[in-house]
Amino acid sequence: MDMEKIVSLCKRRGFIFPSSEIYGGLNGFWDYGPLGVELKNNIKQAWWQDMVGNPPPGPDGEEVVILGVDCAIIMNPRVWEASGHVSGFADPMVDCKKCRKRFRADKVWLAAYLDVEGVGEADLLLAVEQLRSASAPDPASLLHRVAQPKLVVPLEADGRDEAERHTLSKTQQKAFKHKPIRLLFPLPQAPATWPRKCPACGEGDLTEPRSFNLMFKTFVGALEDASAVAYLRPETAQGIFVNFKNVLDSSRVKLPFGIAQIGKAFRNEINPRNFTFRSREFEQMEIEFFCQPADSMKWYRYWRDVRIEWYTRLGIRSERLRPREQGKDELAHYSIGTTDIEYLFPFSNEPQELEGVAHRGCFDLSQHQHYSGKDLTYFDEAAWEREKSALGFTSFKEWLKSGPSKEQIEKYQFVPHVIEPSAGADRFTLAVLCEAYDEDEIGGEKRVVMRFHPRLAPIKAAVLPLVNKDRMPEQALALYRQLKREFPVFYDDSGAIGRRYRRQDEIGTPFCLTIDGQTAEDGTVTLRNRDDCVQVRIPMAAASEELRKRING
RNA sequence: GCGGGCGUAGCUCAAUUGGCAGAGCGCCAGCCUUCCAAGCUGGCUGUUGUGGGUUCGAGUCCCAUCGCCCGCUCCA
Repeated sequence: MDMEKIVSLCKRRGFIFPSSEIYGGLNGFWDYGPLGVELKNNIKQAWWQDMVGNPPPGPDGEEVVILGVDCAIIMNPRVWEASGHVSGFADPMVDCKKCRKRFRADKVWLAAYLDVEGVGEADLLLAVEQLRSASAPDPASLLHRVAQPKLVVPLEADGRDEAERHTLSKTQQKAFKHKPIRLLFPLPQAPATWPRKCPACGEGDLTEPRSFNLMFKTFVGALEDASAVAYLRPETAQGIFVNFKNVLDSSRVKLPFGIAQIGKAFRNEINPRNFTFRSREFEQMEIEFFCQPADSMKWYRYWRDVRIEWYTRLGIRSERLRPREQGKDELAHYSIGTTDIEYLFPFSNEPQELEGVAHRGCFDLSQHQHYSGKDLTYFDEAAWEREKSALGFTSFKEWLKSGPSKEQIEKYQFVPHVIEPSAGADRFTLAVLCEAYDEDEIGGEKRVVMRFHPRLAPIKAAVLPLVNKDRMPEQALALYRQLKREFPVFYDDSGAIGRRYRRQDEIGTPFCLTIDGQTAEDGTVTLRNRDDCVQVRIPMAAASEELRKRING
């Protein structure tokens, strides 16, 4: 089975089209057609129903509470400073191919130029100063500092005299530690002058420097200047984190609980490829599950298992679905554990990520607490009520005055830990399309059939008069009009019955209801099953109940 | 981002050396048709991705651009 057949079917039958196709399309953007939007909506609804409305019982059999939000795509740009999307990715970066660590390209270059170990700011500054005193080529021309405006103190023009500058105090050095250094000239292009060795592991090759700021920029308001810059969100997660306090204060929830969101996100990918798999505009289905730090590993395993089970239940064959626990060297620096749920797509020999279930610790809320200055801690009233008498206090505030240790306080007041199951709606839609595609033979004729799970199928049933006479179309239309109040159904009276069945097979309609000569005699119709073409007779009056049973059961 | 290949009807593809843009499938209408792409009749489908250039004449040759595919690269 190859990808081209799926792309072709998607176009031919109206699942997915290239975006703005009559103008030649646009790389990395796709439109969902009439059947595609039904399929993707069914996927999003199934996720919302199964994760928000009715999540499986928790690790100890308890109810799991998930609340939904729908946040703005454009947020205050400082959100992206806190999340690390701006600061961490504004500058050209290089990666170590071996240990996978990432460095600021200018720092690596400078460290190599100055022949110092490591890429810490203090190391670099010290080396620069030493170079100056050794009257090497003026290193001040190499450097200046660009930090927050008030901290800009260019080395070559900071108004201090030489002597002072040569003897940076410990505090000054410490102050420099978190200020970025940037080269005044462009990065060297020739690979010969580029340091190829990783400063961390000392072995791996480094990639070419590349910009990692993949956020789409726009301007808020009429003025297109720097103060008006805003970004299309590159992930939906931050909208949840910045609303943590709002949800907590408005919803009478207690830890643990989750906040869910389905929404668009945008990344200006360098190289979109593989149909809709890596698009520049895509939709995420995310939960941020907040819990007590002590329980976090329990919930991490819970969500990993719940999410894998969900895919399986919706018809993804287990041998193509591959959960993969990330190795320690792959993890983001803040993550305690991450499981990628991967699917073996036809376009690759390697399974590709559908979803990441990440244990993010307290990283995100701590970052926002730091950048916003707002308290995002949680007070565990139940724990305090349980243990306060043993501590000999009634008031938490009074107890704080008695000088408990940080560890003790954090038993009752802490930044929650977060488990993040983050799924790609478009990626799963693509996986469902790949999984469903099948070719078999019926009576010696080749058949293309999309074996969607009935719950996901864009159209649940077709209503067909066997022939266009003997009042069959009238009876069929009556049934169609009754069923369409409850299900997406399709009426078709054009062409031979076999052809009509095949049309429905190709768009994955799980059931066909056919009105024939017997219908007028005893009020029964035939119900044909898509997957095996087996037909049974059912009373026409029972059709809607039968469909309901087969779709949900 | 780099290298290679490819863009012709809704889909799959033809079109001799640069010389009338075609076929199958599909789709639509009608006839026929009592269960798995049957048959008959008729019909629709194109600024050959887009924009330039060469030529008496360009789907075909040249340039640019957009898109798709493959391999590297990469994917917070």
